[in-house]
Amino acid sequence: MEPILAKRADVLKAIAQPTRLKILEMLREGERCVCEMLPILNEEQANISKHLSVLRQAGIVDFRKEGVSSYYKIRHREVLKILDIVDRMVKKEMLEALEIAKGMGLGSEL
Amino acid sequence: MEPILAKRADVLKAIAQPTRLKILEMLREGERCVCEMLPILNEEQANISKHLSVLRQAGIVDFRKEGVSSYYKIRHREVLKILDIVDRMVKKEMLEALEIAKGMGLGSEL
DNA sequence: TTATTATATAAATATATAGTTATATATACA
DNA sequence: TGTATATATAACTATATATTTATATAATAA
Repeated sequence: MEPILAKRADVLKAIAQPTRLKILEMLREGERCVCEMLPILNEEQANISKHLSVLRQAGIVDFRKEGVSSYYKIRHREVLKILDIVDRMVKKEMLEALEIAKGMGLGSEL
Repeated sequence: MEPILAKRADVLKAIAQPTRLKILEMLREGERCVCEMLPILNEEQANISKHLSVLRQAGIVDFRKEGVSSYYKIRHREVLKILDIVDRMVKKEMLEALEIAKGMGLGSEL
């Protein structure tokens, strides 16, 4: 197996998880403190910390410490383009499913 | 968790695997028969079949049967844009790692 | 110095995914 | 009809990932 395929898979795997997608969306507008993410994500602190470490290890985010706080930001902004594309794909799929449902005479129920 | 986040994660998870990435690259130029993929991928037939079913279930590929053969093709071409972006990201990372190595005086050994 | 706060890490468990082997199905062909 | 071929599915095992609970670390505040 070409090693570059494995690397590509690793990057994709790192973002292919709902909580991590949400974290990346939060980082869209720039750097954020973990302390800001925690209340919004409402999951165990340890769990978020591990998700952040997955993103770090995959080279998707950078972070720095300031005092007792950690600040994360997106390293390669291209990753946001991926999120946009996936979003469009999913919405297109959902629309198609809706059209099919309508075609089956379920229009009035939707 | 917003259900759309889960759907996005599902699409990404479906492509985040080396063999499946390779399959998608093979489908880049158009429809392909499973019989063409098998010799190139050289993995267990059952394994490939399962990878194809993962791609199908995620709505990434379409397939049709013709006689005893199955033909797969990419459903939403946007997925290829994702592959391109990831490829660029990985290559950029590799270049950066190379620059760092050079900066450490390892230039002559590379 | 002790206590508090923010975050990370470790260990244990639960769950999901991948790979292997065996088998099923469905078409084509003798 | 029986046999061969292409592909899919099932059952099992191995491995990876996610979640939870407990603990460590390091900075600040009292």
